[in-house]
This record gives sequence, structure tokens and C-alpha cells, in this order.
Amino acid sequence: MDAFYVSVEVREDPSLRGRPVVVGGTGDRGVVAAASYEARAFGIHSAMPSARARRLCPSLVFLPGRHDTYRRTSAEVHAILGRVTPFVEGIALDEAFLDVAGARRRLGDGPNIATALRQQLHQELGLWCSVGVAPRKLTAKLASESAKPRVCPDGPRPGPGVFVVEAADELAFLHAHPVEALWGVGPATLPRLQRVGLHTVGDLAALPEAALRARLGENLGRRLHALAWARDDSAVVADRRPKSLGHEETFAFDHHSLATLGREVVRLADAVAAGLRRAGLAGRTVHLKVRFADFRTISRSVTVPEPIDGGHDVVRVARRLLAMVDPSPGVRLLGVSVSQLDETAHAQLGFDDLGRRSWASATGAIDEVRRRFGAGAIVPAALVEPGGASTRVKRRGDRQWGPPGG
DNA sequence: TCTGGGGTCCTACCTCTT
DNA sequence: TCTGAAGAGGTAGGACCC
Repeated sequence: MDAFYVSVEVREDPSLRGRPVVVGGTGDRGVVAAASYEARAFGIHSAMPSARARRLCPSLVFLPGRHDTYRRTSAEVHAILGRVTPFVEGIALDEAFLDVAGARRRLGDGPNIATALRQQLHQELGLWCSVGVAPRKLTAKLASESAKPRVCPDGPRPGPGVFVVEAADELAFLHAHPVEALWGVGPATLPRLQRVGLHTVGDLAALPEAALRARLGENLGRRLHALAWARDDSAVVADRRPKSLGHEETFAFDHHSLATLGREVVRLADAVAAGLRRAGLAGRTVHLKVRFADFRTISRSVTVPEPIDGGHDVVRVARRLLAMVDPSPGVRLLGVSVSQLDETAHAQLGFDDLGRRSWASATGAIDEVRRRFGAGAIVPAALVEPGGASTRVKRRGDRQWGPPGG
């Protein structure tokens, strides 16, 4: 989808059309999550610190974002994609691979399907997308970039919308791209390649695989060499199962006390546990991530014998991990996640352990209250601050791209 | 400039078991 | 019984993607 979050906002408020708009964290520590093409003309891009984006474009319209709306819209998009083929692999809320090999007899060739799909998405949802058509995922992804609108100093120019790479042209198309276009070349690997004069995928392809392996390590060297020669036979995988689930949050101010961080851990762990139960999952390994004021990041994890999905259990393990951390340098971010997931959610119901059984039934009741009255209707006692009717409980979800502005 | 949040995958190292 | 090798699993950190 083109500038997905921003496009959803513009659809709801047409007065934003044609203006430099970004969705992202509004506070000093926030970043840009999505920028309209008008904003990109100012040099603004996603992951840029919000403060810098404001400096680049004082007339910028800054929206805090509504993740639930984007998630709902993404589901609508996927429903339309699912009419074309059941083989839809979601990459992010705004991106997916489709294997249309089996749909060609019914709907025409790849470019025809792509053109029809763009029109359908626009007619039904009021959103535009760009489609790359190619023999494999890597080149389809790059082709979709070529299909997108272009940013010029005098404003955005529409792209072709659909960009087709035929099998015969695939290598020439691929080799003309910069090395960072390849999956696996990021901010750490790019300088290592550039230092030895490898700037394009073609440069990389011309190097013997052994030389690349020696430079980048066996695995990465082999993988990048294969990708540079368009050897990527990874299939489109529909219905991917998540391997971990977590929440993390950057604070508006650094925390130095274990007591304050303890409350944050309870909130995050409780939200993660609720997410696990919603997804019908339970996990065995709990991870705690801590980023200090100087951006040094550590993680601590522990594996428990049985899968857990109850707030009480995840909180207990996460608190144990927090006790290993010295918060005195100042903590700017805390994260809790759970991995080693399986679908035996509520496994503890089967335990011959009265304590666990009563927690499990309490958890079921908590989920039901939250379903009927909202996520804030019932919270862990550790999060309730004194204040009677004015008691306010901070919940996850209102600060998706960094702490809010003050 | 001053760095989010949701993830996946890989590597290195350690411990335990066979 | 002791020892070393190999494999599995756990833990920590980092790179990468959208």
C-alpha cells in the first residue's frame, strides 16, 4: 500500500490531501512511522526522529496514529487479496506477497491481475497500492518499489502503479539496484560492502561466492550471493504462525528506580499475556529487554517448564528478570516478550494444581470483563494509583511510535 | 541528528547429557 | 571410572525488516 497509515488518515479527512502529513510519535523521543509523498519531498522518511521531521518542514501535519484503524483496514485489504488467491503471505500491515500461479486461468496473467486488484482496492477502500509482478519474491518486492509514486523536489509524481519484470529481464533488473536493495544488507553490512567497492547488486554478483563468504561469513555470504543471482525459491507462505509476541515502550523520561520499573513491567507483561490469550497461544520463554539512557541495550530471558499465558505467570517471571537489572544509569525503554509459542493455550487448566486452576479461571473472568467493558475495565492491582474516582491507569496502545508529547 | 515498536533470524557461548 | 566429542537446549546480543 502507498504511504499506508497516512493514506488511511487522508481518506478519513480529505482536507489533508496534498499536504505534508506524517503519522508517528509526537513527543521528543518519537519517530516518523509513515510520511505522505508531499512530506517526503522535504527529506522526511519513516524512522526519522519526529523532532528532526518538524525542523525540516515547519508546516508538517503531525498525527499520532490509530493503530486499531490501520489494523482493521489491513484486514479489509487482505480480504480483497484473498479473493484472488488463497496464497497470500502478509509481510506487514501494508504489504503482502501473492502467488497467483493458480489464478491465471480464471483471472488472466500477472499484470492483468495486478491492474484489476489496484482498481478494486481503490474502489472499495479508497486506497492505492503499487504492485510488482515478477517470477519470485525478491524481484517482485523490488518491482513494487519501482511501481510506487516518485518524490521530486517540486512534489510527488505518480508512479506506474504496476511494474512487471519478465523472467528474461530479471538479472539485468536486479543487478542495476544498489546492494542495500538485497534482503540482509542493512546499516551494518552496507559499509562493509562499500569499503571494498561493492555498490550494486551487479558488483556483488561478479564476486566469487567464496570471496563473499570469507568477507561476510558463511551464511550471509552464501545467501547474498544467491540473491544477487536471483536464486530465491522461497515460497509464498499463507497463515504464518507467530514465533514470539511482545510489547515494548520508550518512556518520556528515564526511570532510575526498580519500584517504578516494576509497575511498568506489570503493565507490559499483563498486556503480553492478554495478547497471548487472544491469539490462543502460550509460551515458555519470557524475555525482558532494557535500554539504558546511553542506548546500551541488554536482554534477560528465562525458560519455564510449562507454557504460560496468564497475566499472573508472565508478570511473575518478568519481575524475576527485572530483579537482575541495575536501573541506576537510567532506563529509557522496557520490553517484555514471550517466545517458544504453541497453541496449547490455557494448558495450565489441566494441571492438578489448585492455585494455578484458580488463577486460570480468574484470568478467564478478567478477559470476559475486558471484552465487555474495555481493556481498562480491570487491571493488575499494582497499576492502580491512589486517587479514588480519579484513579488513572496507563495502558498500552496509546504510544505506538514513542512517548507522547507533553 | 539522536535514534519507535512489532517482529524474525543468526551467531556465539555456555551447560548439560549422551 | 574417567575423559573428550558432539549435539541439544538455554541465554545474550546483534542485524535486519516493515
